Amino acid sequence: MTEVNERRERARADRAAFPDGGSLSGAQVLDAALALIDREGMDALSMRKLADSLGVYPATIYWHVGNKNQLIAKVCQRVFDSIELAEVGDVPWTAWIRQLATSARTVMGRHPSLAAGFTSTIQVSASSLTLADRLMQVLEGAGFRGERLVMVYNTVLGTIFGWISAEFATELANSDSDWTAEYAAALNEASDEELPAIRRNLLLVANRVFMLRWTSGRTTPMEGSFDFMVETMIAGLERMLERDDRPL
Amino acid sequence: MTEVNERRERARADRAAFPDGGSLSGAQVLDAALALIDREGMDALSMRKLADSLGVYPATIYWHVGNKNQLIAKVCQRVFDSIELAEVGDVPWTAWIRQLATSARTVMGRHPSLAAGFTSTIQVSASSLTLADRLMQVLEGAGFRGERLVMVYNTVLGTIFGWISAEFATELANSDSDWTAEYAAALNEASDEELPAIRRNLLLVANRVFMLRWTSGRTTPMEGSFDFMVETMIAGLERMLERDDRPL
DNA sequence: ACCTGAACACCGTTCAAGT
DNA sequence: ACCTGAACACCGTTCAAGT
Repeated sequence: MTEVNERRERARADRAAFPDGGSLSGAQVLDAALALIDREGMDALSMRKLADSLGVYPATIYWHVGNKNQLIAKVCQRVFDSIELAEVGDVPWTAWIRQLATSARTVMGRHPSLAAGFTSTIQVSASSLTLADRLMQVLEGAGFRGERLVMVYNTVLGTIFGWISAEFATELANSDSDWTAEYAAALNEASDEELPAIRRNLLLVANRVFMLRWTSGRTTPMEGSFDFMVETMIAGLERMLERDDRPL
Repeated sequence: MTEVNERRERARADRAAFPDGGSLSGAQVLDAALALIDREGMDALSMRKLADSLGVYPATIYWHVGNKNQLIAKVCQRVFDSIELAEVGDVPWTAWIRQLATSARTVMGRHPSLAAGFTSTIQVSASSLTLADRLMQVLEGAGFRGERLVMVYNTVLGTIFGWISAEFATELANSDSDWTAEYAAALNEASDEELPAIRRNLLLVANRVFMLRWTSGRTTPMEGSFDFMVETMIAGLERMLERDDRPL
């Protein structure tokens, strides 16, 4: 308890060194929250710890950012804003989507704890509306219209952001001790009769594919598969476009 | 407080009517947890509420299922187990994947609150290993081998499960009152210069596409787009297979 | 084996009061 | 406008003790 007070005092001193002489800004709160999330994970984020790290009482956080849900939404926003889009018209639609995909994954990969729940947290904002509009422009440019445009748009965003959140998700059960050992054991017990394909490809897939890995994308990225997925989706869309060209 | 005791008493009475005379089984705990999640949402799940709903003290839950993370993992497992796979070899690989996709979405759609965080929670189990193995068999049968097999496998699972969790995710900010109004306002303020594509397609996309909807997949499903996404992925994989057939 | 009863440390949120 | 200090209701988890 005095320990907490000491930490608070130190943080307060740091804060006093700021240009404006110690008054907290909303941006500082968001930065501190993101730092805390990156350092200790999403589950460890609490309003009280965050307040402590800023040398301030919990209620102060509420004054700046509203409640915890809003705090998280704003942090996600901040990260989301740094996704870089190509100018519409500068590149072919396929290249534009590739750029969106790789930038989104790079940005979210810097904050894996956030990425896991990211899809739940997308909030309306200038930059999310901008992304939506640009993507729609690009897809219109490619020739998609009406109901088809809706489906293609959803396909692009759903696969890209859905994948990213799946890749960086942590396994809950991981919090337990010998989870890894248990997993490896289960995999090795895979018999030729029951799990022949896993057995055949064990070295190839162990800890490298969904449902057969015991570390998340944080420690074992799946960049190759992600890129392949994006290429597959684009190839699929091209084929859809060809089919669409024919008279129905 | 007496209110809680009353509820506990009633639940205990219900429990006493069970075949074995009132002793709690692990399965009963999981069923009650899933019911609570479906009824009040993931955030409302607490060990104490769950205990109350079973007419039991919190510590009893710990005896049956370990801690909260393990509880959630087991509940996910239970839902996951009801995904139905086609027999390998009974249908072409494309149909097999289609079946996996629609069954997975149907099953998860029955428990949207769970679906949102589902990717974080997949645990090793008999049925998840089985799914992994069958999918690998199917993809081998289609002609994918080695590193290519890894990427295709990840593409299939990453897009299907990633999408589903994105579709059924709730918007956090939704907990606030006039979120919808705010959103609609932001969309209507979309000017022709800043957001031309959204403006052009407003009626088409409003509340129907990712990042431009204010209700989640629970109330506004995106089945059409999901099916299209699956077809796109399959078409893309077919093209990848053709490319692969040519000498590199 | 299964459950009680109570405790511990922690949490989100609110609110009057200070400056 | 910005922050303190304290309070309220709730939470996950543990543990000795009961049967």
